[in-house]
Amino acid sequence: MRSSHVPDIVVGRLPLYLRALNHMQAEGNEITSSQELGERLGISSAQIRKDLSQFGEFGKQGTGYNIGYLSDQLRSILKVDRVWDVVLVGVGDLGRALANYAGFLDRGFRIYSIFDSDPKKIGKRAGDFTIQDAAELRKAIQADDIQVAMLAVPSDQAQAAADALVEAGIRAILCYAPTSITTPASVRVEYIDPVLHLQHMTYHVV
Amino acid sequence: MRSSHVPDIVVGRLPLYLRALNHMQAEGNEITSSQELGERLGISSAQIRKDLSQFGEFGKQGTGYNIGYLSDQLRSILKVDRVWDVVLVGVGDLGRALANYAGFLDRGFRIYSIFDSDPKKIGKRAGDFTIQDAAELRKAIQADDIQVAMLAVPSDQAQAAADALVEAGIRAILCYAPTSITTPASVRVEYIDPVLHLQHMTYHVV
DNA sequence: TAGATTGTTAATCGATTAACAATC
DNA sequence: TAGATTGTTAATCGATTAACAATC
Repeated sequence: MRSSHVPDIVVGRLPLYLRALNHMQAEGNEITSSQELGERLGISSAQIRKDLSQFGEFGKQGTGYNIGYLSDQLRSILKVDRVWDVVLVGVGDLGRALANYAGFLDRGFRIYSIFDSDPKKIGKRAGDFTIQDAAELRKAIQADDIQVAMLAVPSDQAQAAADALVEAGIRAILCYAPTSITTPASVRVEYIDPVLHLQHMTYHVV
Repeated sequence: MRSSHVPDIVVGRLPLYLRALNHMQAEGNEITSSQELGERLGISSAQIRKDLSQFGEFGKQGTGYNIGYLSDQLRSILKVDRVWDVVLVGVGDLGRALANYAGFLDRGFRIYSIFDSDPKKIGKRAGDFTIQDAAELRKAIQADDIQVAMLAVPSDQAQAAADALVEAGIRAILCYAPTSITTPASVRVEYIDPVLHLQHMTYHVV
């Protein structure tokens, strides 16, 4: 395994490759090539080979890649060859949908506990979870050494909630609030805001 | 307004600028600078000025940008100075959350009607909507000339649903299914898959 | 062997940044 | 006017692609 420093844009494509490989495997295939993978994803085969070569040599000349083997390697590189426990903060409609979502577990993540600050919600159920008091966030995160959080609170509460997560030792936050939040450089944040995508697309629609 | 061809990566940042400007305006500010905007977003001021210069001259030397004016210009460029009607296909937990989401309207989008193919759901309510039969998709889209869709069906139904949308004349699809779908080049697709973000972040977490 | 596909190099292409004249 | 910030140019930086020797 090479690396040293791999460009972040390359790392960001690995989950995409992994997802496609999983689909191929589910279709019963054993072998694929950079070309086939590229066609499925709309990415050039050269780019896929170059990206993978940052981490090692996973293919065979003349043959291609063994899907199971390459999946395993990518899971290991991305550190999803284990299951990460995740806390969910904010149990509105979206938080509830996330709490019920069955697609996390087999891709390396499991919602471990869920929190809200609304007294009317605390103690109620959502999916398989009992909603806990957001004031207990720190204690819960530290007791179970949780490193990853999903943030689904309203925009005006996002920064305060993120501060609490950082304070508690969280290392990665997936933020669903449509706002930018500030964290120390050691805490990674990624964002999901559907409206950004919609607005990007309408630019192109005549 | 210049353009001719603006790099897509630049277009993709405009919604981010617009969102930040709206926050600034909500905070009661009237004027901002490329530097202030950049700090808020973690983007260099030079990049912001360069991006904006692709579309015109919106600032004043020595002063900066009028927030209201720049917002208006960006909304016009992104074509969200109007409201786009959107169809939602797939009313599971996520679809339901989207149907209830109040944050679309003031950013240029309105869910107009929602569809599912499950006979048990058709006719039932979700938020302010009555769930319609996905078999009626084409008729509904064409009758009301809808151009934008959100797709929240399971992965194994995503391609078929997308095909139906394309067939009906949809021009932009926001796909929540964790899979790549294929459409003609004239139909734009963007994806939201939270697990891709989580896996990207765990690479960096020690 | 002949055909296919990798991993890698070098060339190309595109995006970001630094710097500054223009000017409010 | 003096100070500040734009819009733009040129330089830098980084990412993608094309091409091919290696080899399965």
